[in-house]
Amino acid sequence: MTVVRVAILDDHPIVRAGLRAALEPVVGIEVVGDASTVEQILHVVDAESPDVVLVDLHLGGDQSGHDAIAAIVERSPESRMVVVTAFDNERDVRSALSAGATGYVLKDAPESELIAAVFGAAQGQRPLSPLVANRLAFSTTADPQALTERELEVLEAVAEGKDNTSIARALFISQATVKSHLSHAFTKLDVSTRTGAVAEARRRGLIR
Amino acid sequence: MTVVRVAILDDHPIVRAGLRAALEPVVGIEVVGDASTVEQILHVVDAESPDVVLVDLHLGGDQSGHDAIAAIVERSPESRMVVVTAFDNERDVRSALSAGATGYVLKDAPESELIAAVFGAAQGQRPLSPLVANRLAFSTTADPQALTERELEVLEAVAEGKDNTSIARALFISQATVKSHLSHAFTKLDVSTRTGAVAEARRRGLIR
DNA sequence: CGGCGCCTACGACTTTTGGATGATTCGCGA
DNA sequence: TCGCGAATCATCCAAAAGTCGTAGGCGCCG
Repeated sequence: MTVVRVAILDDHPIVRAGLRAALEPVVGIEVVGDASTVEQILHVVDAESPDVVLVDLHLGGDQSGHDAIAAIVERSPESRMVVVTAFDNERDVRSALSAGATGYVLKDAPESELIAAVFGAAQGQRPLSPLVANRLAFSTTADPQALTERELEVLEAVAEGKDNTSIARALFISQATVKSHLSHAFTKLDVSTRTGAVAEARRRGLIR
Repeated sequence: MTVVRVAILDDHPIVRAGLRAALEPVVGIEVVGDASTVEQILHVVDAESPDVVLVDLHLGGDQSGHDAIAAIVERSPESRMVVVTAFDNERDVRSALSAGATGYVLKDAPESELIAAVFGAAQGQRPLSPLVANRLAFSTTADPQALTERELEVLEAVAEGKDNTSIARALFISQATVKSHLSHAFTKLDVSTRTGAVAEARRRGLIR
């Protein structure tokens, strides 16, 4: 039986240590390297060609795990990526998976789940934390409540503190249209104010 | 030389493993227990009377590290608390310190800093991550732009999407007062709308 | 003691939002 | 081709938000 070679990308030394500590004692898993930046992980990937790369989506600074996933896919398409992150908003999950990640495990999951995910990913499965899988299953059925692209654009502008007039200017539409989009978004999000919409959208991970 | 007995409170198994992995090999440190909930950590504290308790401020569910700190202070005043958390907004730091924490270490700090913090706390020092200490030093110099406690409270409610009326009810004050606090906050943050204030406060790390 | 800053509160006024409704255009899929 | 959802815009009305000035009570500090 082959050993699964794992690399770790996370900006928190303590979390890296935790992942190592969880995986290294496991027979059949070998941690071949870790990194705290996208740069570093690419070197590791180049040097080690790991079977599985654990990726934290929320790296420090302005780096994003998404970038890392995309970059790794390009360099080493045979490496499987498993996202290991603290939060589980739908936007992150979807974009990570579509960027090429094969699995998604929450940091508050038990270690056994992590280990299972590593083996699963190495075998070509798509291990998802139950919570994540659940919500994903619910929403893949063409959620009629999904916000349209335009509604999201407007909402993002609202989240930046813009008023309807400046949003209208920024998007080259009239205030009436801005209000129209917002009203629709309110209905879908089941709120009645712009700040409420921002809070709810943020909770759902629709906007950052 | 006495051994420093350490307990760990964090809802993420992987982070707990990381903290253990970082501390256990250190001569002079003994990890006597860990916990993922406030309940559990209190049992550990009762049973072990650790010298130092590492506390994550952002526990899962509705639990807060602040509660844990307050509860531990009450049960075991001789235990030193060190906050170990990922994000470092000023509010969290201040309230944690005033609740009784003696130190504050960021999760993206190197392990050496964590170890130093444990020993420091055990010896009665107040170990703070450089970043944290820095901002704290800056802001203690009576920043005239600093939001007052009340203004922050109102702003946080706004960030949750509440309108002035429900904020007034929640804080047992009148809408007029809510508006007053918000107006002051707007001036200090140099914005003119509530959503703008939330965005700006979030940028500055004043609210989560 | 005497400010000074914070929290509280009111009222009147202006601006911004949100709701209801309706209409037009466009593209996409049954 | 017909219909539907998305995007666009308009109007009117009601409600919420924001501005400004004013002011009392309170605690802290020199």
